[in-house]
Amino acid sequence: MGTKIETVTKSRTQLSRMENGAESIKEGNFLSRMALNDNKAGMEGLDRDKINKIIMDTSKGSRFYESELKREQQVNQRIEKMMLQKAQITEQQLKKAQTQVDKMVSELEKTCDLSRVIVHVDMDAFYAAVEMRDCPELKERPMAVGSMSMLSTSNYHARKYGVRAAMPGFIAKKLCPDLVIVPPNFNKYRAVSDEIREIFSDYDPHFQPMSLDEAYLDFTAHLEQRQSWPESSRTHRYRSQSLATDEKQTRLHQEAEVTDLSPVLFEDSPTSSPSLPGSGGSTGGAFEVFGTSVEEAVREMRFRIEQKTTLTASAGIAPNTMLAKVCSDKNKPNGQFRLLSTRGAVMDFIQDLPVRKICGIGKVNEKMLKALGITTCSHLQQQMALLSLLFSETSWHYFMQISLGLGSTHIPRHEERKSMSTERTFKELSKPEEQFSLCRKLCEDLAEDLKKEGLKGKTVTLKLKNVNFEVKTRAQTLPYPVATAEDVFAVAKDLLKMEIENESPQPLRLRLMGVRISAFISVDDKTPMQKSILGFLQPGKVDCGRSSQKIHQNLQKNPLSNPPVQASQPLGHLEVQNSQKPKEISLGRRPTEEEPQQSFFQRAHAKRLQLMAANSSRQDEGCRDESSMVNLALSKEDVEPSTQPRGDDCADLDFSENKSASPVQPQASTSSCRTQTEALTCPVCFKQVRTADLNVFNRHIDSCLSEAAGKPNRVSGAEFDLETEHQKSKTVHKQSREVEELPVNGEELSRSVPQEDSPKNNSVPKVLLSEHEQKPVTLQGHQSGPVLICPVCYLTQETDDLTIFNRHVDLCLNQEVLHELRGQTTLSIKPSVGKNSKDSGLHLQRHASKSKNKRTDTPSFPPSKKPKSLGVCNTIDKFFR
DNA sequence: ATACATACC
DNA sequence: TACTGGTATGTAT
Repeated sequence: MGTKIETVTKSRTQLSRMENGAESIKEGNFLSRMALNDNKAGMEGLDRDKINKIIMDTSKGSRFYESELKREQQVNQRIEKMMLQKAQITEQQLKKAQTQVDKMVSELEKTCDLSRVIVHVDMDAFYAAVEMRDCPELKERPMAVGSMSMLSTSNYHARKYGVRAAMPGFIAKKLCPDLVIVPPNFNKYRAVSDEIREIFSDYDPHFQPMSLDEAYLDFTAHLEQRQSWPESSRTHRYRSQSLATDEKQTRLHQEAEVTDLSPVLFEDSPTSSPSLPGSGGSTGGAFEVFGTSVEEAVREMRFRIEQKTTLTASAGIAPNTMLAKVCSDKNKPNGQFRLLSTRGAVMDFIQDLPVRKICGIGKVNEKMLKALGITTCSHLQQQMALLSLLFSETSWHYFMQISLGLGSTHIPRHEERKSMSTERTFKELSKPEEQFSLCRKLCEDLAEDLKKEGLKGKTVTLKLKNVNFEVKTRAQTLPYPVATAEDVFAVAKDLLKMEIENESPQPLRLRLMGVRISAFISVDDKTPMQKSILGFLQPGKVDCGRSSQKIHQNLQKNPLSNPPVQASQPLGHLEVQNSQKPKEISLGRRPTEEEPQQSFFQRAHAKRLQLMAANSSRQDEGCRDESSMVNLALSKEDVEPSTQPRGDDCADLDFSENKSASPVQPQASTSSCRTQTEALTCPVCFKQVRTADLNVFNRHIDSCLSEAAGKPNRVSGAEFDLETEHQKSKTVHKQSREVEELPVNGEELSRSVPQEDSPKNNSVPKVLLSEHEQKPVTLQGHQSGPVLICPVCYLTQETDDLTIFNRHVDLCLNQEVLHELRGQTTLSIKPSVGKNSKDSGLHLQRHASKSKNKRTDTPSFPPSKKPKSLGVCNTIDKFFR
């Protein structure tokens, strides 16, 4: 193990030299990411090398393998950097660090609390055990729960072959051809989980579940009470054997009742020592009396779990969570381990404990530490000074706590969730329409989940993984929280669109997509929310609502693990952010007094352009010309904040996209293309503005927008005439079609020019988006009949009647336009595409509750009134960030 | 605030 | 054929 560094360095060199470096690197250490993770229970004494060879042989050459190779390199580089840093550390520095560390150690030691009894319970091979219980034939066989693609758990028999959780099934099959793979049944696991949690709560009503099969409990209070409990309260009977395998529900029900009664029933039982099964014989089941000690209490709990579920659990008992967790693994399966609550016992226990066993130290940290010669906790302790110089503050503080055997001594009450997401892996998805459609689906799923918990979040994050397993996330934070599929999708699709457009070479080939929402507002934040808006309106002030609150919470939460760092840093961070804000704003258009603030849409687009501009300047080959709308439309100066002194704007950036769909030659250089356009189509009134000057054009749009915003029913909460709106949008739509010289593009508007209607477009070099957005796509698959994806809403439409489909698209389009004009309001589409759809085809619906919410929960958006107090009216960003 | 990486189950 | 999905948090910019 001492030659690790050398090996690491060598591997990297070899890698950079050869494409398929796999063969040349022989064994073990290389690709530690992929190698068998044998530090879990049931994996001792395996033929590691043989198993790893099979794993490697099976994976070699796959995209996944290549991707892992790459990541491995990155880690190796990180390690190299670290080693370089280490080499530059002087004795002096080290000494100084050591005194710092010593000081801190003695302070930390003072905080050590050994008075609590923390228990970590963990079901043994949970999913697999449930399946085995319910299908006894599986008991004698190696089996795993999951699929050919991925396993969640394996039973102990399978583990002997190296088959374990997080291993793909097809590799597991190579390791163990007889392996039985059972698809997961989460509802069942959840039901069992409920059962065990019921038991947990008897010992600690505030227990913290970590997953379906795992929890931390604070036994301290229970043990105090337990000392005075009569034996009857510590007596539990065995489940009757005959009911072991069938009629679970009935049995469980009965069991629960009997268990509850048992203390009374057996109060007078003459059992001082645990009775064996059968000793209670005649009354129909044995029982067992448990003592008052910790061990007995935990054993009792495990016993009850087993009786109730026919599944076994393991447990760890220790003075804090960190240790309890390690302990629960010690005698797995079906065992428990108690670490005595004395300083000596803890330190002894810690000494030779591999760092990898500690929750929070994973593959990467293990490897980095190993590079420093640190594999056990005692090494950690010895090297603290060095670690304090090489790792971030949070990291080395954490290391230090570990090295002292410290951890949480209380079970934190379950915190509110911070994010919610949904993601999906699929074959390969390369068609933009399908990608958008999927994106919408994900947003719908997410919205459904959000609804269940009544949450609204401000940050939407799109996650993409391409077929090479490269992961990307793109996020956008809104000034107001959203929860509906429409609102989330409005953001996500923009983020997605951006990635689709920017991909080179085309197309974007996805294997996974996910949507996440975060930055929730919570019930108790609603009032602060109001305040924070006021806070925004006072320049120079930090968001007074949430952030400071959070920081405060953090401070109180764990004074041990995150001392001043958390307190000072985020605050400073916020201030900096705040003061930097104007920089971003320079991109945005300065609204005039009367005009409405920019829609999110506009801002998002401006941002996108900014990013694109940054992008194109990076890849100066201009290689994206054929695919990028931006390059066709804009010179870099148009979006570069530094070269754009005036309050120039979003709107023109936004709509400059129009030109991308216009007959611009693909070879056009970024600067030349601009002159080719002499007229621009206003996205509001849809008239052409004969100018190449974006400022002039912008002024025009400004006035249009103010006019649109001036319409009384746009601002008031009053019901408006749907029919009128509908008609109007129809008209608008029609107009947009008539103006053919310059197909409207600005975002959704681009879709207002279906291909059939604009023959010119056919001669235009296809820009990806205009292409796919104008053409309905036929999906084969699940449906029997043809399915079309609406290029506007991305909902699949089960029809092959193009007339009907077109009507849907038209109506969608109208909705989009309206939506945009009124600033993300309240209309939702109810697409009706079936044969029975009326002429109207679609009904614009006003969601009363939703619109109410919009106005009350998010008073700011759409802004009912503008903050007049601010002399300089910048973009909306300024107010809300 | 955003992107990416690490970690855990 | 085939290498997850959900959440939190750390690190870096």
